[in-house]
Amino acid sequence: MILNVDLASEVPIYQQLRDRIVEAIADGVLTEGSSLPATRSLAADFGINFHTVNKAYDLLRQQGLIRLNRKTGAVVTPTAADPSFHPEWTARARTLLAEAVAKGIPADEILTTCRSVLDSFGTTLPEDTP
Amino acid sequence: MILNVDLASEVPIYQQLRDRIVEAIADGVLTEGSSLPATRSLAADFGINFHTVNKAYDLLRQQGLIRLNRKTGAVVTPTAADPSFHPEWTARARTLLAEAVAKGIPADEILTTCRSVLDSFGTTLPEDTP
DNA sequence: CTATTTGTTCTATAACTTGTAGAGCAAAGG
DNA sequence: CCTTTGCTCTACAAGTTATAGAACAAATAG
Repeated sequence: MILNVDLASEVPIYQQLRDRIVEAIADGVLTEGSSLPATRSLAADFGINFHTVNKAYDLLRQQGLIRLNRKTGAVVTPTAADPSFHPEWTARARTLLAEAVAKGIPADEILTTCRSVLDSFGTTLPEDTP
Repeated sequence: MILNVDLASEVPIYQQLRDRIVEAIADGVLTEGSSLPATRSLAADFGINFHTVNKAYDLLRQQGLIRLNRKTGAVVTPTAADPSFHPEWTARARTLLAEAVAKGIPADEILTTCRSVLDSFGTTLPEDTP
């Protein structure tokens, strides 16, 4: 699994890690039961501190996307219904969509972009999970 | 204009202000030429520091959504084409959409939500601009 | 012209966040 | 038993957030 993280970005590293892993799950690169690298080894790969990876994994756990076990490591969980997710997500989507509208992008073009992004998910074959 | 800002939120106040103003522009509550409140008076309304409002206005100016003039104050600018906006926005949309997909929301439901949010914009009549 | 309103810029400070660092504990598995 | 792994603790430097006050600069209103 290749995670595209920019150490020089203004976006916090732990946030980028979280985002890339969420996208990998949406993409189908990571599926239910897939193991994520151990915090220390992923940290070593990027040349960052393992506490930073820990923080990203902790966010994903809080969001219910992965489960963390000692020895077994981080594992992608089956998707569970979460009633509080939809309204909270919609509020964030509203802000993002408003930004595009305010910049003068036509609503149908915005929707088309969303559709093509959604279509791009799941087209990637899952990697072998060791 | 009523801006819903939560001082106790973990989201920075200047960010919330920016978000609410962007949404007001998308909504049509603020249109080209609309004046925003003066930094000091808006700060007084919320009981916050005027530097915080200043930061929000500065973000909006950087994004090309408002123009700041001495004496005249902050004014909503006509929307101008911005070639760097679309790809940058799409990247952020990708992360947000991935989150919904990873949480198991079906793609068509996500699109429907986006469509209804977009439809909700522009249905509000512009306020009088004094 | 003068006075006022408004954005702009400067310094300063306290609290919180980010990322690094190291030590050590705790449990699951081979 | 022992290794691997998550987890927790303390600590530190650098940056961000929000507050605070002072003063400058330009444009408008009277």
